[in-house]
Amino acid sequence: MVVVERDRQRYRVLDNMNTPEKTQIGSAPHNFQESPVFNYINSLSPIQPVKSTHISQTITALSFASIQSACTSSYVISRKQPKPLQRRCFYEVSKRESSIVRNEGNRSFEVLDDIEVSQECPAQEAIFDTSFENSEFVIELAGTLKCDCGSPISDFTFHDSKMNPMSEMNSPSASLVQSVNISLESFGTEVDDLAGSCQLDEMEEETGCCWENLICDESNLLLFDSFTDIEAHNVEDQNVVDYRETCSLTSLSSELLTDDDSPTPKPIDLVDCGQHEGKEHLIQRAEVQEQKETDGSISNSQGDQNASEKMDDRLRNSSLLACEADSHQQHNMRRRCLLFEMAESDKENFDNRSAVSQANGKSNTNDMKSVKPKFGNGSTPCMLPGIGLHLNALGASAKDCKIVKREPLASRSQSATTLGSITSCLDHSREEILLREDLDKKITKSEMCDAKNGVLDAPAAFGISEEFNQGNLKKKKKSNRVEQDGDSEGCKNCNCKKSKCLKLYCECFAAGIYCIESCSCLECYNIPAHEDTVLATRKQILSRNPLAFAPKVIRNSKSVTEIWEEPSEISARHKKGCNCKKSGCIKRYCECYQGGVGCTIGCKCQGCQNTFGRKDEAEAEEKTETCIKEKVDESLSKNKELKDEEQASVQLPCLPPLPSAIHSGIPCVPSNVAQSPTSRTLESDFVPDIMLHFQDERPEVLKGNCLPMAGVKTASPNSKRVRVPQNEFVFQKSRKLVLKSISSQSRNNAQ
DNA sequence: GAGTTTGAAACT
DNA sequence: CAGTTTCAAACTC
Repeated sequence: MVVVERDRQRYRVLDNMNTPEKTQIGSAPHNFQESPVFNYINSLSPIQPVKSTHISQTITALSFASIQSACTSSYVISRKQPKPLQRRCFYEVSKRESSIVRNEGNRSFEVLDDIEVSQECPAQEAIFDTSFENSEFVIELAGTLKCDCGSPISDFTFHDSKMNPMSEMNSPSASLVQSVNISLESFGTEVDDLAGSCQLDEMEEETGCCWENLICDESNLLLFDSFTDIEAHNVEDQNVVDYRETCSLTSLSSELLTDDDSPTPKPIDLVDCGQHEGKEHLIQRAEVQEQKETDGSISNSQGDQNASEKMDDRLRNSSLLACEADSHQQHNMRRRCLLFEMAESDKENFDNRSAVSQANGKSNTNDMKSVKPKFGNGSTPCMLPGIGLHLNALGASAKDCKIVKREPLASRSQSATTLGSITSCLDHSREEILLREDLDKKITKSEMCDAKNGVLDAPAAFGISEEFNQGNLKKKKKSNRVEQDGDSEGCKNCNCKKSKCLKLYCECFAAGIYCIESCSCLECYNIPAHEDTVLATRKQILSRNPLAFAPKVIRNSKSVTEIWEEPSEISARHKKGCNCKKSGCIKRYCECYQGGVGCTIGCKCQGCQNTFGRKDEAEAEEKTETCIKEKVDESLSKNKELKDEEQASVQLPCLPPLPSAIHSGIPCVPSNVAQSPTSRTLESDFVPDIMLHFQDERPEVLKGNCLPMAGVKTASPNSKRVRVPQNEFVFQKSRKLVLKSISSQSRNNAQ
C-alpha cells in the first residue's frame, strides 16, 4: 500500500512536472478550463496524461529492475560470486573452439546476467530504495529517473526534455550525457574533482541528491546511451574512448557504492570492447591510467582500498586489451563481452598486466603466482572441450562459494539457473584472478597465521595458493568442506595417490577441473601441462560412458545447502542410484545422501534409511502409481466392453452414480464395476466417477497447490490406504495426466 | 595422523 | 552382466 501511495504521488507530480503547460493552465480560472477553447487546446497538447502515466509506470516498473541492470552489474556479480574458483575448469580450453560463448552466446549471457542481476541484488535495491525514502520529492523523482537509466527505453524517457525535470533545473538533458562524458575527462584523476567540476555537482546542490548515486546512474545512462548510439550510428573512436572511460567510471561508481570491506572484487563487466580501436591506443590509455594511479591522484583511496582499486583498474586495462583482440572482428556492442573473452585472453591478459605493471615498477609476482597452476608451467588452466561438459564443475562452481552468503537459487527459473551457472562458471576464472590479487595484497603472512588459527578463514575459503596455505589450512579446508558446503561437489581438493588424477576416482578430474596446488595428489597429470593427456583420457572415458562427467545428482534449482535445510527435494535424484550395503545411505559414502537427494528405485542399496527419501518410499510411490494406472486401464477396457454391449443390446435406463465413487476417492479395485458391470451406463461407471473426483480437485490443482498428504485418498488394491510418499506433486501430475487420458478416451467412447 | 570402512570406478 | 580389484573419500580412533 505504501508503494502504491508513493506511486500515486509520483503520478501526480510527474503529471505536473511533465506537463508544465497543463499545470499552468490548470492554475487558470475554472471557467476558462471549461471553455471549448481550452478543451481544444488541451486536446491538441502533445503531452497526454496517458504519457505521464506511462512514465510513472516506467518509473515504478523499471526503477527496481533496471537499477540493478544499469548500475550494479559488476557490483552484483561481485556479490554474487564472491568466492573464486580455486582453479579453472579445463573446459576453458574450449573457449577457443566454442563459438557459443564468444559469439552466439553473448546476447544470451547478457540477458541471463540481467536476469540474475534483477533477481539478485537486494543490496543495491536497498540503496536506491533508501534514496527514495529519505529524499525529498525532487530527489526522489530524480532518483527515479536515474534508475530508469538502466534500460534503453527509460533512457529515452530520460532524454525527453519535456519529461525530464532535471532539464528544467539545470542543463538541457540532452547534454547531460555529454556533461558526464566531459566530466569523465577530469574524472580520470580524482573523484572529488568530478564532483566539483561536473555539472552533476550543481544538480546535486540543487537536488540534494547523492552525487555518487547520480554518477553511477548517469554513467550507466551514458553506457546505454553509447550503446544505442554506437549500435545505431557506428560512432567514432573518440566516442568509444569516452565510452570506455564511462565504463571505468561506472565501475568506480559501483565501487563507491560498495561499502563492504570484503575482498570482493569489482569485475569489469560493463566494458564494451567491440569497437574499432587500435591496440596501441588501448595500451597507451591503460598505461596512462596506470601512471595516473601511480601518481597517487586518487586522494581518497588509500591503503588496501587503494591497492584494491588499482588492481581492479589494472585488470580493467587488461580487460580492455583483452577485448581489443576481438574488436576488429566484432562491431556490435556487448556489455559483458569481457565475461567470455577474458577467459580466452587470460594468458594475454597476464602478459599484458605483467608488462603494464613492470612498466610502472610494480611487482607482479604475486599476481602471476597466484594464478599459476600446481606445476607452474605458466599456462592458464582451461576448461576441456566436449559435451561431457563441466556439469559437475558447474555444480561445483555453483555450490562452491558457501562461505559468502548468496542469494538462493530457488528464486530463479530453472533455465536461468542452469545457464547462469554456466555464466558464473565462466566468471569464476576472472573473479579468481581478482580475488586472488586482492587477497594476495590484503592478507599478510601474519593474517595467514590467524587464518590457520581460524581467525581469518578467507584463504581457506578462497583456496589461495600459497606455500603457507598448506598443511593445517588444507586440512581445515577439507574438514570445513563437510561443514560448510554440505556437498562434496563443492571445493575439490583431491588426494589421489595412484590414479594420477586421470580417473573418475579423482574428484577434480571428475568435476572437470584441473588440480591445484592445494590438492594433495601425487603424480598428478590433471594439470594444464598435461592437457593432451587429460583430454585424451576424458575422451576415452566418455567413449565408455557418455554421461561419465555428467553431474551425479540431477537436481532442481535448489542448492545442496537448501536441500539439507529443507529436505523436501522433489525433482532431484541421483543419476545412477547408489549401491550402499552397510552405510544405510545415511553417510556420505552414499552418493545419494551426499548429494542431498533421496534414494530411488534405481538404487540398489540395502537397508536404506536415507533421510532425504528412502528407497522403499519411492517404491511405494511407484507401486501406487502403477496401481492407479492399472486400474484406470482396466476400467477403460471395461468401458469399451460396455460400449460394445450398448451398441449390441437395448439401451438400458440410466442409474444415478454411486455416491461412494464421489466420496471415497479412487478405488483401486472397482468392485462396483465388477459387481454390476452391465447395469450401469457409461456416465455412472467407474471412469466418470474418477472424473468427478478429479473435477472436485481441479480448482486446487489449478491453483498450483499440492494436495495435502491427508487429502490424497488413495486406496491400495486391498482397499487399504497407501501413504503417498513425499513426491506428491509428481503423483498429482501423473493423476492429472491420467485424468486427461480418461476424459479424451471416454469422450471418444461416448461418441 | 594413521588406520579402517565404504562404495564407486575400473577391470576381467 | 556379474564378480573382483582398485581406488580415494569418508570415517573412526
